[in-house]
Amino acid sequence: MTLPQPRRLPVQARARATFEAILEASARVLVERGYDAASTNRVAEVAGVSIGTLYQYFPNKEALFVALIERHFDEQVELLQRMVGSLIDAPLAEAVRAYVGALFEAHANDKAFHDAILQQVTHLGLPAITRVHMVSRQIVQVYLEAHRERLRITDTALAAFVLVSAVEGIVHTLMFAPERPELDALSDEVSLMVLRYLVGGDDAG
Amino acid sequence: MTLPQPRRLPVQARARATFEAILEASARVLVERGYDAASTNRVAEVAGVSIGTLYQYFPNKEALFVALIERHFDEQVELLQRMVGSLIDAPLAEAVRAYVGALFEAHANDKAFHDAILQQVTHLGLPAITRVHMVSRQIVQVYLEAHRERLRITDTALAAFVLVSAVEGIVHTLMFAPERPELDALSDEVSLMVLRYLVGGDDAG
DNA sequence: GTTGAATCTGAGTAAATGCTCGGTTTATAA
DNA sequence: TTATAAACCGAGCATTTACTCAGATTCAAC
Repeated sequence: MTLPQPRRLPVQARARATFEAILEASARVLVERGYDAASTNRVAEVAGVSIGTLYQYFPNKEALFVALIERHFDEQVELLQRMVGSLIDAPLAEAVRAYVGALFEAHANDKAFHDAILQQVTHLGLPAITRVHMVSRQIVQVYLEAHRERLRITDTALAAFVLVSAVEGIVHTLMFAPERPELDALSDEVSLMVLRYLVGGDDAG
Repeated sequence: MTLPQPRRLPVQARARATFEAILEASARVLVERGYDAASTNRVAEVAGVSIGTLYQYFPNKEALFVALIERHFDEQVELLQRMVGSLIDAPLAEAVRAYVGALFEAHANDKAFHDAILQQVTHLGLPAITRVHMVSRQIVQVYLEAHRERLRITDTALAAFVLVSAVEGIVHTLMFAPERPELDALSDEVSLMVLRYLVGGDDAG
C-alpha cells in the first residue's frame, strides 16, 4: 500500500490552522460516526471550512484518516519510550505497575477515540498499529534483557510478545465490557499476573 | 437497540436453502469488503438470488449481518461450553493447555472471518460479543471455583476477567502481527503464564 | 498600491447504495 | 386440474457520497 501524501503543505499561519482544524474535525467525526459514515463533507463542515479546502490538503478521504491515525500512533510511541526510559532502573514491581497503569490511563482518557482508531486500523490495513506493537515489544524486550538474571523466562522476545498483547488485550476488552471490574483492582491483578509470570512467588509484589 | 427480526421465515426446503445461501454469501462479502462496502446487491449476487429475495428474509442490511454475527457467536459459546464440560475434572495444566490451544485453533481456522466480525461487532454495538465474553468469564470462573484450594488467587471473578481477556488479546494480536512467533511455542508460553499466575512455581507445568 | 501566489469557496457531477413493488414462477393441496 | 400461497425476480427510485473546478478572497513582497 502506498501511503497517500498530503496534497500540499500549509505554509501560512492561516493555512496551518486550517490544516489542524481539519484533522481535529476528522477525529471528532470519526468518533461520532465511524469511518465509512464519516463523510468528507461532514468533516469540512465540522472543521468550519469548505469541502474544497479539505481537498487541497488531502488527496482523498483515506489520506485524511491515515494522516490522523499515523500522527496518533507516533504520539503513543513517543509516550511509551519516554516512560520506559525513566523506568529502566526502577525495581521490577514498580516498573510493571507503572507500565500497566499508564496503559490503563491512556485508554481511559479518550476511550472513544482509541476505539474508533483501533477499528479503522484493521480496515485500512495500516502499518501504524503494527509499528506501535513492534516498538512496544522491543522496548519491553530491552527491559527484560536488562533484568534477565532476575527473571525466570527464557525467550525474552516471546515473553515480550505475550506481555504486550496480553495487557493490551485486557485494556481493550475493558472498553466494551458492560460489567467491568473496579479499575484499580484490575490494574493490580494484571500487574500481579505479569510479576508472577516473570519472577514467580510472593516475593514478586 | 432493537434487534431486527427476519422479515419472514422460510418454510419450504427451497426457501431454507435460499436463506442459508444469503447468510453464507453475507459472510463471504463481509470478509472480502468490510461491512460498509458489503452492499446488499453484492450479497444477493454472490448468493445467486435476486435482491428482492434477500429483502423478503431480512428487513434491512443491518438485520442481515446481525443475524450472521449472532449465529456465529452462538456457535462459539456452544463450543466453549462443550470443551470446558469435558475438562472440568482434568488436571489444571492440561485444562489450561487445552483451553489456550482451542482458542488459537478456532481463530486460526478462519482468521479473516473472525477478524471481520470482531470489527463489526463494535460498530453495530451488538450485545453478542458481550455475551460471549460474559459466558466465557462465567465458564472460566466456575472452573476456578472448582479448583479454588489449589489456586493462589483470591477473587475468581477478577481472575476470570484477566485470563479471558488476556488470552483473547494475544490471539487477536496474533492476527495482525507480521512477525509472529512460532505458534506452538507461543501457545506453550501463554499456558505457562496462566499456570504461574494461578498456581505459581515450576510445579505448574 | 500592485501583483502574483496562496488560500478558500461551494454548487455541481458521477457513481454507488439501500430498498420497493408490481409482476412472474414454483410448490402445495383439494 | 385448479386455486391459493410461497418464493422469487430485477428495473428503478431516492438518497448519499467522494471529489472537481472555476472563480473569489487574502496574504506577502516590493
